[in-house]
Amino acid sequence: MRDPERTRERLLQAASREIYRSGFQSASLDTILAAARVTKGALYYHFKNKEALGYAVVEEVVSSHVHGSWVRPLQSVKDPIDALIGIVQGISVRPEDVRGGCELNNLAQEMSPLDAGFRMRLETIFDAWREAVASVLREGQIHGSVRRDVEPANAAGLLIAMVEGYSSLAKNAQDPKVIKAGFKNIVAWLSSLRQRGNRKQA
Amino acid sequence: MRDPERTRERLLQAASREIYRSGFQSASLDTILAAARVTKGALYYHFKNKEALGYAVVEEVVSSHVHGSWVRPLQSVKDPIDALIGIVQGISVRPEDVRGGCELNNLAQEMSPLDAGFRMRLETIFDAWREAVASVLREGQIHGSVRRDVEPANAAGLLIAMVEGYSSLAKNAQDPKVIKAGFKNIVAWLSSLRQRGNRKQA
DNA sequence: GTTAACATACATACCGGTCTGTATGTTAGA
DNA sequence: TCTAACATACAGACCGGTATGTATGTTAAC
Repeated sequence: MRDPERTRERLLQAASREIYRSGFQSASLDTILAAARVTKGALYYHFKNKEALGYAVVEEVVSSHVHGSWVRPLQSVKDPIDALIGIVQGISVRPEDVRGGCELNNLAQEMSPLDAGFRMRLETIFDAWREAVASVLREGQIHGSVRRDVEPANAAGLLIAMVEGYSSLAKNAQDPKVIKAGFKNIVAWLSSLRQRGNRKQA
Repeated sequence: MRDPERTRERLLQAASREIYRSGFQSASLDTILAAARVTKGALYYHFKNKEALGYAVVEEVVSSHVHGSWVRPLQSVKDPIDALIGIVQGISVRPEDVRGGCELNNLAQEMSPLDAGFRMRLETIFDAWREAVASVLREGQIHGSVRRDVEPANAAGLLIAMVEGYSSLAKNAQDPKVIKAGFKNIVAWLSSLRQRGNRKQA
């Protein structure tokens, strides 16, 4: 019957979905409770308040998504450019995902100027993301598959900016075509980072 | 004493600021009224409801900002690349502006998935922005200052995605350094669009 | 039986929106 | 030209609904 860990996890997942849809400030606790099929008592037993629930969503749900789709796949890869292109092309272009945008960016845009607690937690995720990309580029330079004149941290920042930028445009357009065209440009740019003579050309 | 146009304009400006700070959904009408130093009666005389006020902010305030900083400066320029670089370098890097982000993108991220009325009005602005950039690139191709293999609409989209992407990252980092580094990359990319042999190199 | 893990009922504040009232123009007619 | 009649441009009180958060009651597990 009772399973406090499961209850907590269901609250986190329900909160994540509701925050994704409505933003943190407009996310209704009652909606979250209905989706998780628990009541206020359960919520305020596991979390001090709405803010703490939001922080937990960032630290546990959002963070694990970024790690799962970027950080982990970049650990111990043969060709960094191939790996990055693969990840970009693997990003969902399903209409419902495109329309919702990037949950990390959504929260950052809404909350970073308003709440330092959110901002720091989100920055940790962005840092991990950028560092994972930069790290794999650095390795690529050592192994000769990535151009030496590329600054890994800088290039990683540009990649993330392009991904977030196109996600934003596609979210506003509510149209997967926008992000598909964007990914083509990103892939072309990634290919341009390849060391000449190494492997295939775009 | 009475100056309905001025009252309306003050409501629009106050609403724009409050929406910029808190987002549309969390923007409080009472806060807007206090900033504009009018009361509910005035607000609901000039606007049907909060939604109509938001629409008017998009159509009149946000739109005019984008036109003033992108569309108009791109009309009848000598060198498109120089002009675009000038605009990018002219974007404010003041901490308070960086922390607040791009008002167009802020509203798009929050409201486009939730409200078609907002979405369409914002898309009109994005379209005008992209078309202004694409148009000047096309002219540059005719006059030989822009590479012929560049697809104007596609390049314009990439430019906007990069600008918005870096604005988002800088907004989350709450740090002008992020956007300064981003602008360097954007300027370098813009320079790469120049027709070889034409004018200066980056 | 004690406590952890909830459910339920309620307190309180704030929200957008409406209502009535009023002061200030504006205009038509004698 | 004076003024009655009306339209405009607000002011400010008020309302139902919803928000988060709390206080207390109840039940499952060891």
